[in-house]
Amino acid sequence: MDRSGAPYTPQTAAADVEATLLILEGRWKLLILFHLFDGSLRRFSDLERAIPAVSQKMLIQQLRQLETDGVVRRVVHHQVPPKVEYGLTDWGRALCPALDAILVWAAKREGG
Amino acid sequence: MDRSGAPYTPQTAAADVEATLLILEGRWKLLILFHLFDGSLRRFSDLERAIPAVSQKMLIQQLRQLETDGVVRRVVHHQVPPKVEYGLTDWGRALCPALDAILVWAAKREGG
DNA sequence: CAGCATCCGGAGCGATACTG
DNA sequence: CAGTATCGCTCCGGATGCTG
Repeated sequence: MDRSGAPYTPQTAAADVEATLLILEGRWKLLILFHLFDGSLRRFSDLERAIPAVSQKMLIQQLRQLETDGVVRRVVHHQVPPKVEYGLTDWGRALCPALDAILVWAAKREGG
Repeated sequence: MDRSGAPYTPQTAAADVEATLLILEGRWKLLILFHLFDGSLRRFSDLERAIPAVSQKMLIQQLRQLETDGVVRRVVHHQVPPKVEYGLTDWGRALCPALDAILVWAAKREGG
């Protein structure tokens, strides 16, 4: 996103937010991010088990998009059987406060 | 969500998060919430203009769902021509820290 | 102005089978 | 284990027109 020296207006701000939301958008992305929240590396099959409702196809698709968008990194261990782990990038880790805030909000549902 | 005295386990936590994310899920919901972020009341046509890419149908649908889920409140002014305003509920306002955190994150994209 | 009803094309997604 | 490929259907969501 080349904003080189352009003035910061509510319009550009809105466009940025919109672009950013596109990254988070997707039926499973936030859920996936919550499982990587603690900074740990998780295997593909781990995530599959952690989110039973997601299909293999969707899981890999959403992971790929998150990877392309620079939120998630993919660590391939060249061995048999194959082992691939997923974790947050530095920028992805910067999302933690936001995820945490959502967590706090979720907790307020029952508590009132 | 009836969690009356049930033990708080990672599983129930995950379920809660999942349920909460369902509320935020939807192509336009977060965007709508950002426009109500400052606590102001916005008319239907205001939101339409603020989010040009959303169709009338989608806008009303997402607003209804947010209303049903208790995040947004609908204020009807009985007059002609009709006037309906939308704003955050108390619980919706509790989302602000999370929205703010996302805003901060979005700002980090260009800054590096 | 605010919102509902209807039509309809295409994206999204699950299920299944197959590969390295 | 970690994917890819293909099929088939659901339903999302845009366009249009109508109502109070």
